[in-house]
Amino acid sequence: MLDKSFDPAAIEQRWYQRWESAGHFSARDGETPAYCIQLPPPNVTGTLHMGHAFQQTLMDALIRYHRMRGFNTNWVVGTDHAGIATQIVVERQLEEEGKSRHDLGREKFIERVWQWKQQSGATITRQMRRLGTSANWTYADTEGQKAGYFTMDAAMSRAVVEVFVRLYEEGLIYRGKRLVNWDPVLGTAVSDLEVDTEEEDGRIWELRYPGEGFSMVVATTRPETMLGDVAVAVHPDDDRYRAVVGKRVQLPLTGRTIPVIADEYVDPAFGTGCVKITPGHDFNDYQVGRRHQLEPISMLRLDAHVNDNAPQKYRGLERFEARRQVLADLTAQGLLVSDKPYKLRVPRSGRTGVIVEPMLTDQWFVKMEGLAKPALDAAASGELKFYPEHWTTTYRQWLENIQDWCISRQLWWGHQIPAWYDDAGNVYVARSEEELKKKHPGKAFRRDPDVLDTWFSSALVPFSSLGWPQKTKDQDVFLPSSVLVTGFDIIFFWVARMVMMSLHFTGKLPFRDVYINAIVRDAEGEKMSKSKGNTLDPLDLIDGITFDALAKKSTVGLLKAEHRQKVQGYIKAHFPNGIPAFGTDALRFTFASLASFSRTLNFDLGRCEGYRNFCNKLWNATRFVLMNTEGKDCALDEKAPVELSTWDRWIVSLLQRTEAEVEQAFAEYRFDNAAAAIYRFVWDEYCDWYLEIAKDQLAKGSEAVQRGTRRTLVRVLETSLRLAHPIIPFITEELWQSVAPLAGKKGESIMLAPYPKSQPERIDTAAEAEVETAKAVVNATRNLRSAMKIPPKERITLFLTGKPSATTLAATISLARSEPKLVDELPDTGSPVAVVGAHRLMPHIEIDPAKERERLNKELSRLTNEIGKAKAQLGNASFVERAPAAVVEQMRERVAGFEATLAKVSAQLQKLSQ
RNA sequence: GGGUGCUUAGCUCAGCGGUAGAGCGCUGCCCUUACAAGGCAGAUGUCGUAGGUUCGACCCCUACAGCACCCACCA
Repeated sequence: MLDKSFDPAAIEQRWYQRWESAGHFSARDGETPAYCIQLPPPNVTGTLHMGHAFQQTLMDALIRYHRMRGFNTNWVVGTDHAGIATQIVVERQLEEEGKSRHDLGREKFIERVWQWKQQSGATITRQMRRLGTSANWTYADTEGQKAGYFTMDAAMSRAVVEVFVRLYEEGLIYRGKRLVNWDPVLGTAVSDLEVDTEEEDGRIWELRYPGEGFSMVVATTRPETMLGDVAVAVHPDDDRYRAVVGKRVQLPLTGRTIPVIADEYVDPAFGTGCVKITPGHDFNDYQVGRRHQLEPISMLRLDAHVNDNAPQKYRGLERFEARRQVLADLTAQGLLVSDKPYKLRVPRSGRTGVIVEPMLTDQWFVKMEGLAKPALDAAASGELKFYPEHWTTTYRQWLENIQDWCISRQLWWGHQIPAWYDDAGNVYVARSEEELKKKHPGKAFRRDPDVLDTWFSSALVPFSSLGWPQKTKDQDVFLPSSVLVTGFDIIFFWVARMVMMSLHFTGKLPFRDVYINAIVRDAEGEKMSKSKGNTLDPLDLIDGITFDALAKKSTVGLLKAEHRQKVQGYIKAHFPNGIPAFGTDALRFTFASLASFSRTLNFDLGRCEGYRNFCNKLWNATRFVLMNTEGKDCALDEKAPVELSTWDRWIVSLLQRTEAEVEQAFAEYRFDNAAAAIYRFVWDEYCDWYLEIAKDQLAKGSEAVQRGTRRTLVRVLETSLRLAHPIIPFITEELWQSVAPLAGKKGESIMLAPYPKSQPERIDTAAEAEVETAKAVVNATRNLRSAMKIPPKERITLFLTGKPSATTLAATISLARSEPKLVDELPDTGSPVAVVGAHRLMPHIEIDPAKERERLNKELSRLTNEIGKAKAQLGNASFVERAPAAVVEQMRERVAGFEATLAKVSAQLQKLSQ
């Protein structure tokens, strides 16, 4: 006997362990078609947030769905070493001990990071298991931790080196001194994508550079960089400055003179039309400098302090300190023309938030243009498909304007670049130092200290996880994978680069479909952020959390008192009683229900509660079915006589329709539609109607009818459980274990049972129509009862015209608590009347004629209104002429139906008035 | 500057060239042995604005407004 209400905590852990230890998550060799998903590998240092939970719910639903449909499913998972992010975490730990990574040295530091990785890496995979993810944990699991691959393990690293070497040999990787975005705090280059430019309030200054008999006024938001100026530029067509182009001006504070040059880049309408040119610290100026063969001057050290290229006075000053000094000195010399507030775009490092400095440094780059072309073609030809489709535009536009990718990072944690230098500074790229020494015996080499951008190894995951560069059978079977489920924020970082790398090295796409999932926001549509306190931990939704614990947890690590206060306020307002335990299934169903093609997903606790209730409904429906079928004859013996009522055939018919809806929804990645179809079928039809009528059939039916009812009860329920399993795996498994045997199904686990397939031949339109009428009569009766304030328990006599079917009668008796009396004409009393198709019904009850007239008049005016609208359309000659015949016919039937009802209603009204 | 998405019930969102929908919330009545995490009944909308196409527009087209996001080198 099941408990009265379902308790997720009691079942979830148990089932997950059984599934995993039984090996149900592994791929199955065989003839079946393959279905493969590559998990976006989470960072080792991270914890599961709502975005992960959402994504993984969708992936797991897809995997379970296809596994049940007989596909050879392989959900390849792993974790990412997340270079910068992880290094920062460990550096912060050291900081607390009063140390820096330099105190440890590179080797010891990396050891320390590995230690940290071992202990924290398991966190996210443990959380994933709580979500029920049926991932192939032991696949590509070189470390034996049942956590899939790790992007820095030996197998994955081999692929990274191989790709680097091959790209180098093909001339697609080069090293060079370029202006790159530099994070002065981390002391590393970062890629364009890792820089966020935000509009901020700043100032703009105008500086005067004196020349012989003239002077130039330039505008700048970064006056300190004037120490690195190499020219002043004007537009070639600007008449104001035509005469001075080619002359030189004094660069204040430096004792240098710089030329006035003409370049199209300058907008003569902006400011004075003169631009200072600082090729060492500005990307535009860098281009201008190249065009005019002007040598860039770096005036900052890598830590963003002024270097020795500047006058003595400024050396060693931090960049903003230098700014103040420069401005003060210019003011003193009368060369500061103006100083105004100004909105400017400030480039900040995505990791540290510090202002990024364009810095001239030696870096490694990948030439992207040639790689991008095939990636563009794949999307254009439709071989690679985005869902929702509009993301193709984003993908395409980025690839069309792609820049070379700076892949070197001046960090310690990551794949060290497989490049060496000899004493003369020549570069050698090789698979290993041994290989290099064999080729060049006796030579001494020094390895390049830089590591690769994390995304370099991520880009290879679709094939490196399958064993590349070795030839493996899995690459034939699982590449391309079926679908990538990921967020739009990494279309450039990851999706596009995987496509390019896969096509280049394997000739295959990494995946056929890309499903871009919505971004999870809070219920009001606000971005989730720690400082607002509106983040949710998926595990808190699953296990529940008290107000106190939540408040404490949300403020830990918040340094500012104002933030703490804000967070406390938010939690008090939104979670005054903490969060109840909804369980994994409810959370998953919520995610699925909210997964439409919209760009954001506003996570609403109310919805989650509603779907928890749905789980409870399913639980209790099963409880009811078991109570009525266990130990009883459910017609497992096919020879026993079985009689199926219209209601029985109807629910089976609807089940076929639901199965078809769900199949289509999965095919279109419309998880919301799949969830809604299941919800409606289980709750609105099976529970609200079929179970209720089944009670009647079990109480009053013949032996054959009872047997048919029990058979229908268990079979439809058993099928519904399988239908819902991909979304709510735990509760369906738990219930299925009891229900399946009654339905004659055997199997170790529901997750291995076949997925329900719609059988169109079992759609019974006649039964559906008959039940529609029965429902309408019941609804109308209930409506009258309620309007007339008849106590719910009171049985009433109900006069019915139009020879109702047995289906209708049974429903009226049991679901509307009525004793139908079949008549040709309703008796001549003042009782209220409702009209349903061919039937008129009238509860036998004394009423207030005035109130009843009011009710009938309301109905009359509604009908008149509808008839008016419909007739107006039919009166339109061009409608009748040009609209499809079926539509016109439908409209005529509509009018006829309304008019018949109207006639009956007004007759009744007339009677009342006598 | 270029691009994308959104605007439908109090809230969060589906939707479709032919009768405006769901969940939550709200109102009323019910603890009826599957389920009060429930049952039954009910109220609520100039479908952002203005044009156009069409027999017919919430839906298609154009413009505009508001909101959100992405990309981009204006000092």
